[in-house]
Amino acid sequence: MQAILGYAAFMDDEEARTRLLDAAEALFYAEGIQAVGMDRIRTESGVPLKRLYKVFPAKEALVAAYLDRRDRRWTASLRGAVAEAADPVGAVFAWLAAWFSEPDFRGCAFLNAYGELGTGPAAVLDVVRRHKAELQELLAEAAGAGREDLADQLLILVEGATVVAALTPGPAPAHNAAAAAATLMRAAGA
Amino acid sequence: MQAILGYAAFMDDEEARTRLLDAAEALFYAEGIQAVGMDRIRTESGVPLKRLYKVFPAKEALVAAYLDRRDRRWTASLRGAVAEAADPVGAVFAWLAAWFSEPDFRGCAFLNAYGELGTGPAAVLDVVRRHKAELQELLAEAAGAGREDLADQLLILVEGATVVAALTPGPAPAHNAAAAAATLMRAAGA
DNA sequence: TTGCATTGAGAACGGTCGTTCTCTAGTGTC
DNA sequence: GACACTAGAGAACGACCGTTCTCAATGCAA
Repeated sequence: MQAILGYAAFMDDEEARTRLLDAAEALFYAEGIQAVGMDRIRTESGVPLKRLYKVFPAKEALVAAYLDRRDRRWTASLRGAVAEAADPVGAVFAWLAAWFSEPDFRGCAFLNAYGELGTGPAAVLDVVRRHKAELQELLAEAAGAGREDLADQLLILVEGATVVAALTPGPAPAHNAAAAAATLMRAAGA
Repeated sequence: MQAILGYAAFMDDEEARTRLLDAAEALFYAEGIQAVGMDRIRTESGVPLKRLYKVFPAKEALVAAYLDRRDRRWTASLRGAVAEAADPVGAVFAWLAAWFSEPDFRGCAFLNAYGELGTGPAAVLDVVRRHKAELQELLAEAAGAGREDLADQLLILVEGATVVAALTPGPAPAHNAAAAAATLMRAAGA
């Protein structure tokens, strides 16, 4: 914040961007993208409409930025939890259990966006695909080299647990998936 | 069709209902619920707007009826495939592989609806929960009595395979999930 | 034939949403 | 101090959507 710039001292474009993404993420994730209008985001963020459209020229850009930022944070958090673990695969499901237990958990934001905007803007679908590709790569590393089939199965377990948890909140699906993953790894000789 | 009733000879309420549900299912599943307006359904079905609102008093009723009919058909088809199989669990994933290979496959209609309308009309959420409960019950029967944990894991595999297939079409996720299921069943002593 | 109810076709209404415009007020520069 | 510039606040616009209404045409009953 550069106090010399007058108005911008109270809120420059960078802070406006952060506030807008914070509001967008909270509202879009909780209520869906189409259900939240730009006025809601304006009210919730405190950013004037004019600046909103200066930072994000259209709603589609805001949606793409929301998914992009969430993807980076989500993946970095999971990757951090896995990196420092002795049992990487177990760490994935422990991380999932904690995620599913968050009070405002509402499933995978990217799958929700896909279900809502599947045939819509290509930029959104791109972020969804990228998110899943990153998850797949992370699981391939956790499974160990030369275990592509196991990694594919782990991906199915992670996605399945997330979907089940979305409808029946709580960590139980993560625990069930963790047990399944342990069995599969044992069978794979890992 | 009772030809005596004049106009109704060409299309009575029952036929209108069928046509509307056919159009609604094709459009809602392919493009999303909010993305399809009532005028599209009117055009695609050939049912006049007045009769549309006579049969379904509001869009919400049409959406609920669409999900309800799809649930009945989907569950009956899967149940039929499982009932006549020597290996019920294997039959589930074989059925999934065929489903994933359909050219217009776009993931689970109920999860898509949930992601889109999660906080919306309660009637929709009810159908989604009912659909998943039926699937859970079917898998519990396939897993065999006294294997609740295995059934929970199978549910995760089915949901996970469906989600992965939605983003990367083709039967591969079903085959991967089938292999995982076989491993889990072997480990469970089934 | 003469009303009467019902239908189809589509215009119209009220509301919402994404986006732009207007107007006012404050800021920096000469 | 005059002036170009920018920002904020919110009204306004145009499009769309779910729903209702109008009106002429039709079938049926007496």
